[in-house]
Amino acid sequence: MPPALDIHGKVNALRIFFRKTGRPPTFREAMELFGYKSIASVQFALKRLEKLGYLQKGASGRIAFTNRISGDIRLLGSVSAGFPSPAEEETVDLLNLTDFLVRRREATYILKVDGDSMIDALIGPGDLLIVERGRTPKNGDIVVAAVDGDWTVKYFEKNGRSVRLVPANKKYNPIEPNQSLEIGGIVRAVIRKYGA
Amino acid sequence: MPPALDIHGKVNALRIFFRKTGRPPTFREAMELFGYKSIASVQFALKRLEKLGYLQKGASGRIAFTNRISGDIRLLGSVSAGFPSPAEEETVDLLNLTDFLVRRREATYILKVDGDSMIDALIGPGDLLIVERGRTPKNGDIVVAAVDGDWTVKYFEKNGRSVRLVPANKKYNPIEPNQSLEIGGIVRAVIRKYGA
DNA sequence: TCTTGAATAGTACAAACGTACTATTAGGAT
DNA sequence: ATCCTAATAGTACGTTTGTACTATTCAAGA
Repeated sequence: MPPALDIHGKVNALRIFFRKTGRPPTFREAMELFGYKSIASVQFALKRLEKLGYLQKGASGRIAFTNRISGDIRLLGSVSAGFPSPAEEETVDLLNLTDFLVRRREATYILKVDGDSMIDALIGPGDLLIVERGRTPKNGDIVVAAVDGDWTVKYFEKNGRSVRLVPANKKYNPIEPNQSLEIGGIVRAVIRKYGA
Repeated sequence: MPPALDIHGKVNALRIFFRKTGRPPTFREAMELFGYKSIASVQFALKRLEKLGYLQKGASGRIAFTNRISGDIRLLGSVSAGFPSPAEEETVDLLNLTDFLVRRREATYILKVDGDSMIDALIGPGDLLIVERGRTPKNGDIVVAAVDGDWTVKYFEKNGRSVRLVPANKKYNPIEPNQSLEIGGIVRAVIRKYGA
C-alpha cells in the first residue's frame, strides 16, 4: 500500500491555482498541478477530495469548489471554552470573513482610524473600519461623517431634527454641525491586526 | 442604440453562480444566467466585463474571474482623508479580508471573547479573536492559553525561563502558571461586528 | 508467500466547449 | 431620412473536455 494521498497539499495547490487563474483547473491542468501523468489518477484524487467535502459535483463533471476551499475559517466558541479536541473539529462551523462582515460589497469600504476620539468604544488609531455607504444611520450607530468639511468617526445621535456626533473619549466634545454634515457611511465592524 | 449593458447585474449574477456552484459558468450557462438566447451575446458581454477588469482571459478562453469578482473590499486611506471621488475610485486598492488577516488557514481559528481582562488593549466581551495555533509566542504577543486548565486570553511575557500571562485590566493580576501552561495560539487580529 | 486495496498510469471516445463568422434591430446623431 | 453603432440572435466547426474503461506497482495484512 503506497503512502496516503497528500490531501492538504492538493487543497493548497487548488487554492493557489484559483487565486492565480480565477477558476478551478481542468482535469488535465490538475494533472500538472498534482504532478500526475494520468487523467485517471486525477479522477481518483478528486473523488477523494469530493468525499472529504472540498469539491462538489457540478454539471458536466467539471471541477467545482465547496466553501471548504474558498476561504472559510473555523469558528469556535468562547475563549473560556478553549479549543476543541481533534474529534470535535469535524463538526466545527466555518466562517467566511467577508460574508460575515459585509452586507453589500459594492457599498462597503475599509478605512483606517487615525485618531483616538473613539478610544472608549475600544476603537484605536490604526484600527480598520468596515464602512457601509448609502444607508441612513440610526441613533447610536458609529458613523464616518464630514462635519463642515472635516471627516471624522463618531457616534451618531439624533434628537428630533437635531444631530450630534459624539466621541467616545472625554478629551473631545460632541459636535453639532454648523454648516454641513455629510454621512459618509455606517461603521459595521472594526478590525485590528497585530504584527506585520 | 439600445439601453446600456447591465454590468452590475451581470457581475452579481456571476458572483451568485460561483457561490452556488464553486466555479465560473460556461458560455452556455452564462447565456441562461444573463437571459440571452445566443452565444455571441455572451461573448460580447464577457468581452465588456473583461475590459472592465471583472474577468480575465485564461487557457482555452474559459470564463475566469479576477479578484474584483472574488470578494475583495475597497481599501481606502485614513478616516480623516474621507472617501474618494468617483474618479479616484478607479485606482483604489482591493483587500481580501481572509488573505489579509490569516496566514495559515489550516492553523487558524476564531474564538469569541467572554471576559474583560483585556479591555485596556481595546479588546472587549463579544469581540472575535483570530488565533493562529502551532507557533511560539514572542514577548508582548497576545495569546489564548490554558493556565492550570483554565483557558484565557492575555499578554504573553517571558523572562528567562519564567513566563507570565498579563491582563490589560487593572482589575486582574498577572498570572504565573503553577502546574501547567498550554499555549493554544497567538492572537493575530481582533474583529468587532456591530449590529445583527 | 499470497492477497488485497490504494495509488498510480494509459487510452479512446462522446459530449461539451469557445471561436468566428453572419445577421437583425433600434435608438441616437447628423 | 439616413447612417452608425451597440446590443442582441443564429450557426458550424475545430478543440478541449470528462468518462469509462484497462493496466501496473507496491506495501500492509493474513
